[in-house]
Amino acid sequence: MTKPTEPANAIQPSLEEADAALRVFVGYNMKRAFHTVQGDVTASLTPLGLRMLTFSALSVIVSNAGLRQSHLADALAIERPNLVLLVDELERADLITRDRAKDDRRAYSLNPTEKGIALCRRAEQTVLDHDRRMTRDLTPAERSGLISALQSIENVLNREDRDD
Amino acid sequence: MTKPTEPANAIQPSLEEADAALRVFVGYNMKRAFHTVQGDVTASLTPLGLRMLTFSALSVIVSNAGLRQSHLADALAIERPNLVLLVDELERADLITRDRAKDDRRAYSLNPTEKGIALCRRAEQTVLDHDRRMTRDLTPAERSGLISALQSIENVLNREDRDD
DNA sequence: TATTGTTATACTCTATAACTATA
DNA sequence: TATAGTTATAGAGTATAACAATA
Repeated sequence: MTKPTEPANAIQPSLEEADAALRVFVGYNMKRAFHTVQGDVTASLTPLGLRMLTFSALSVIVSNAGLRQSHLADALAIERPNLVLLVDELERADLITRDRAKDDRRAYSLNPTEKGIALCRRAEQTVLDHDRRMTRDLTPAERSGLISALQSIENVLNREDRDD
Repeated sequence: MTKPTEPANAIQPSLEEADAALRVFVGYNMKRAFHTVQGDVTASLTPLGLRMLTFSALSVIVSNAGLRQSHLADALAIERPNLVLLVDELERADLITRDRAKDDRRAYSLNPTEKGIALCRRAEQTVLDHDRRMTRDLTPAERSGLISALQSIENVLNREDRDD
């Protein structure tokens, strides 16, 4: 029964189901769904000159005016060096300003411009619309269950990592 | 009320909640959860010499012996060029063989070796264990609800993209 | 002409190490 | 010494365009 060491020219199962064995894993389904979502959200945001990551950064700055780059990095769970070009990009687009913190001349205080706030509102609407479309086959309960399940997984793994 | 154009040295909200505005979006929660999961699964697979992507490819080949590279690309939803080095890697590790298809000398038939099959079984167990751990705060119903919600989103977006 | 696999190339996101200027 | 931001660099994962061999 177990002799597939030799080349086989097997009957191809339906190509749409060739990954059936992987579909039992939550992680694989997350990867597939996220990949699709990211591409789609990025396409929605392109007309606004944003990507998923720049939108996220802008949104956090708008909601937390005055925060420092290192705080932004913590909020987005990315490393500080990766923020430099990202913040440069937002600054160059006049969406935020980088102001020296009064109490600590090493640090920057990140603040949205009027233009940044306006664009953020539009982008939030765009992403919200997209979110609604992509979850349109889900009931409200299923949608909120999805969010809390994702957060549960994130929390369980972060707790595990911290306890190492 | 809307005058945050000037630098603010705002009171920092709890840093853990600085992304609260983004948490309402399914896509953002997917991104955060997936990023954590991918890092964690990769760490689990490293002792076996695999990553999430190489595991996925190996698993599809084991479950569909004889399939072609282009079919593998379709199954994993990645572009053909990106498979070349991936398949090279699996071949070099003696996990699969690349055999010329008898009926089409342009194509390769991908087949797992005994070693590849054995490693795949071990890796599947590893990923399954990881999946169970990370969903341990979910009920079975919540876990299967999560999987079907992710698939629903993937399907909705793919349907939309096809109808463009 | 169309398709299979390939090469070359590039872009996005992420990570680590080491530097600078402050503290 | 330690911290904030930076530079340099590297490694995954993905994408497109163009090519050779074959259909």
